[in-house]
Amino acid sequence: MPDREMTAEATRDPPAPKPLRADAQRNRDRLVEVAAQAFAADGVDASLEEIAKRAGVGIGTLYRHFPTREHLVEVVYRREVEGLCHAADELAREHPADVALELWMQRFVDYIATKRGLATSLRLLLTTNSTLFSDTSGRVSGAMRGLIEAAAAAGKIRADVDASDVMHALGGIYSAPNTPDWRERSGRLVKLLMDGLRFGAKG
Amino acid sequence: MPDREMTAEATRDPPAPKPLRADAQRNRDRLVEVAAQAFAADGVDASLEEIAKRAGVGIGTLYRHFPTREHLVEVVYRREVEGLCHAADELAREHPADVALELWMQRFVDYIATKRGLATSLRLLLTTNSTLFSDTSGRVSGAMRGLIEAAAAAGKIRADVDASDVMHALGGIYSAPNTPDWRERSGRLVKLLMDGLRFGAKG
DNA sequence: CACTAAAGCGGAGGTGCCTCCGTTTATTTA
DNA sequence: TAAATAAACGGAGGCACCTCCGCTTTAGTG
Repeated sequence: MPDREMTAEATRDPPAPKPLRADAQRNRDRLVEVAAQAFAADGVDASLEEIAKRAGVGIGTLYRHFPTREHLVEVVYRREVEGLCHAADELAREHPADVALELWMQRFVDYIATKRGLATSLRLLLTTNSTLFSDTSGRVSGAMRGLIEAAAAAGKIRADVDASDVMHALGGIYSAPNTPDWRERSGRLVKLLMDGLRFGAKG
Repeated sequence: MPDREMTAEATRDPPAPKPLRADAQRNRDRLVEVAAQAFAADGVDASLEEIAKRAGVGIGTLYRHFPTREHLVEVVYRREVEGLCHAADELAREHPADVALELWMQRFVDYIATKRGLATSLRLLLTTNSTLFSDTSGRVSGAMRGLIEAAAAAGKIRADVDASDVMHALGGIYSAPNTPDWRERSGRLVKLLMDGLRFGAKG
């Protein structure tokens, strides 16, 4: 029994995610792009018709690609997590390890900032769809672990620290009350963390 | 400094829940009544306009009394919990203590049955509004504790059992997968529990 | 009672959701 | 390149949400 023949791209193996037609793919991408902006600006309740319009497609097209609002939110969310993780690699390439770590944590704060408004809806989504939760939180903590290990290996931060501890500390940011100065506080927390991490580097 | 004077009813002390006008109270009651049926029949997504219509009021009236769907759901939910607890007293008056306990547990199953469909929305509501959760779960377990203690005191069930253990056992019903035979299974579970409780009564 | 202020009523109307299906377009085949 | 066909498009239409405000009813007062 020969392997299923595959033309060029179809690399995934589950059933057969069959490639989209070119125009469909284009529209889908635009929709996700526009939706990301809209959700960031107006929250998860942003008007879907508005999103479709701004993406230059009919409402029907939006619904064909994303049968429910949750589907769309999920895809946007995954994309953003992906971006966050990608940034980790990029920063690691362009900066000294400790700086990369610090910059990434700052970016993490930005990311959380846009999510706080959506807290309730997102929480529902993340408890309902536990795969989504485990996928994304795994990706994020993996990215951070990479940065920390690199910084430790380069002697820029102390070596006796565990990534999950730092993750936990950042977790505090998410659950902090959203006072108007939340943003500054979080920035300071990151700096504080970095000081702690740098202290005693290389003995 | 004299106590705040209070006329007849105003027994609560927070601010001043000022009594509703007679017609308003009537409409409000009807709305809750009708909403309870509608939610039971069609789930929490039942049409509010339909509810208003069936209650014989305009949609504006519904929204004045319950500014969001959640408000209405919450009130209905509280009312049902209240009914469940009230039933405990009533059953205790009309039946031998062990029979009262069994009947009440059966009724509890009925109650859960109507809630299972709404699981996700209710879960959101109960996590968002934690007061609601603690209020109601306290009331329910209190009612059960009363029945159990009475039955134990009457020598109808063993005396060495803790109400919270039984509550916990019933909790299993809620989280059980909803197969088509869920209802029967739950009924059997209650019977089983009762057998266990009766065994060894009065030594 | 008659009168009045405050409380309450209700539904028209503007908006968003989502489905359905006739039309358009990309891709394949000849 | 042209025809055939499967895939995708898009927006009209029907329904529900929720707000707003002019009209009605109640509960006091003389």
